[in-house]
Amino acid sequence: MKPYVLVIEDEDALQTLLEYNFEKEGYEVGLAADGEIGLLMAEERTPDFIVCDWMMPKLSGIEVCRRLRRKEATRTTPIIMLTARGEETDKVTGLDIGADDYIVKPFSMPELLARIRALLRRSAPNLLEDVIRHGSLEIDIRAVRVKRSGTEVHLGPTEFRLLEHFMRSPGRVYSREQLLDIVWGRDIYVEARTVDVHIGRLRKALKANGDADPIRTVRSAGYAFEPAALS
Amino acid sequence: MKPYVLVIEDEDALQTLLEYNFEKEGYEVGLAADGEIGLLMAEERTPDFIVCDWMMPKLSGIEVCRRLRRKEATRTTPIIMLTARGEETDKVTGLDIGADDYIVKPFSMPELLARIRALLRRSAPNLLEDVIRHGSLEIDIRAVRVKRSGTEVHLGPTEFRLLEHFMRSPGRVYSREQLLDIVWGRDIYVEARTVDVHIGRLRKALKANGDADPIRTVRSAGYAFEPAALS
DNA sequence: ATTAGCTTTCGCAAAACTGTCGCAAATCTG
DNA sequence: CAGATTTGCGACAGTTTTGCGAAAGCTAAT
Repeated sequence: MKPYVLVIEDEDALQTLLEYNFEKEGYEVGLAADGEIGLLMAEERTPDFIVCDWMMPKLSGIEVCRRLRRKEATRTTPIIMLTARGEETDKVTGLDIGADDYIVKPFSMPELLARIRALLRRSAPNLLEDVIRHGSLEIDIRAVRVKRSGTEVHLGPTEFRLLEHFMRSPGRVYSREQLLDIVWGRDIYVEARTVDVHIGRLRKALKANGDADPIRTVRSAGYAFEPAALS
Repeated sequence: MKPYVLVIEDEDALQTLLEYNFEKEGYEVGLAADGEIGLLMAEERTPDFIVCDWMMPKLSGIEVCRRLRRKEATRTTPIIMLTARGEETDKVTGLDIGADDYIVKPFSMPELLARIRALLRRSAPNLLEDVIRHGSLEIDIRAVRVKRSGTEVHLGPTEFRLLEHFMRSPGRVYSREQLLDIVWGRDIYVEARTVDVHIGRLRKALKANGDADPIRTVRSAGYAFEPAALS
């Protein structure tokens, strides 16, 4: 379930920039070249949030905002306004109208993305991905997916939980017994050496494309996940 | 995984001081000059703990605290308040509001750092590293790693425990018998001279890059770890 | 009931580590 | 200074611990 973003922006270059960055962030993007198209698109499929330019031909950002707020479906959808420097005085108006945040052009993409995350966390926390990244490895807890160097890797349930645990506490060494407790669950009777087999499978899966092995064996102590080994 | 600290402090000098010391302690530091910025930053990236001044322009520390507690992400984040002498009476209020600890200005940096460690130990123990350093030598107990002059050194299990013991009680001389007791375990039957061999191996590993030998032989008495020898 | 997808256990070979020896070098002792 | 101790060190045989392929078990869905 990727969040669906509606971008209402008439300037071509900016549109492309936003599209590129949003997709990289993991959002699904809808593009509208002006306010009218934007409203139509918002009606067809309710966005999870909207990024809208302030100054636009036909309908101004204010007006778009006002109309979006009038419709039931988009009454509470977070809206971020893009304003040019100098229009800052309109800030109050913008927020009054019902925009949730605004950002002044030229803006830094990381900042915009951060503000959007903040808004989403509030309005639709379950849409936000829950991923842990270390170098070329990333694991999405909610989606139950693992990627190595961009390509998806398939893991069995046990390997997945094993990796999740490792990535949550990188560097530290865990004994087979501890891993059994944590990953398999307490009071479960399984041979300690079984852990080896799963470590082996996890390694094999993660090394599939020729990447480095992120798991370190510590003789007579256990295993550890090495984030440093991942560039 | 460094802990991320958010410092909310309007006074420039103090801000710099805190930043310097926190970074030295191994934290990642975010600086906010007032409460509003602080709240925004806390939203963008949830800190592992927060240090917040009591008296500040715009939002007071109390108010910042209250608002942080209202947001899901920071509901349980440890907060330490910095108060000036004389405001101590407000202590109760502060802790009521939801601060976890407070410290009176002027404070001693070691004490502040110690309190923070205590809070972190409680709230996010897996973020705290567990390393012992002496000069160019460092041993990480939990990760089971040893570094000399920055480069990793590999030790066998016995050598590792031997070094751990030495680094925990530097300077002191231990007889072979004591070392057997401590490192090998009581009631184990091993030739005393075996200790020599492991000391030898440990030395060899630690001297690999041409560094000085940190272990001193005390004829007819035993061995000692010499932190002084490490610059 | 059968199959597909995981888990668990087993067993062996490879790799890593340990404990002893023996001798040479270093250090004491008288 | 010579003899007695004590330590450093290379070698090696014996153990432990791991990696890995394969077989046997489970379980939930077809």
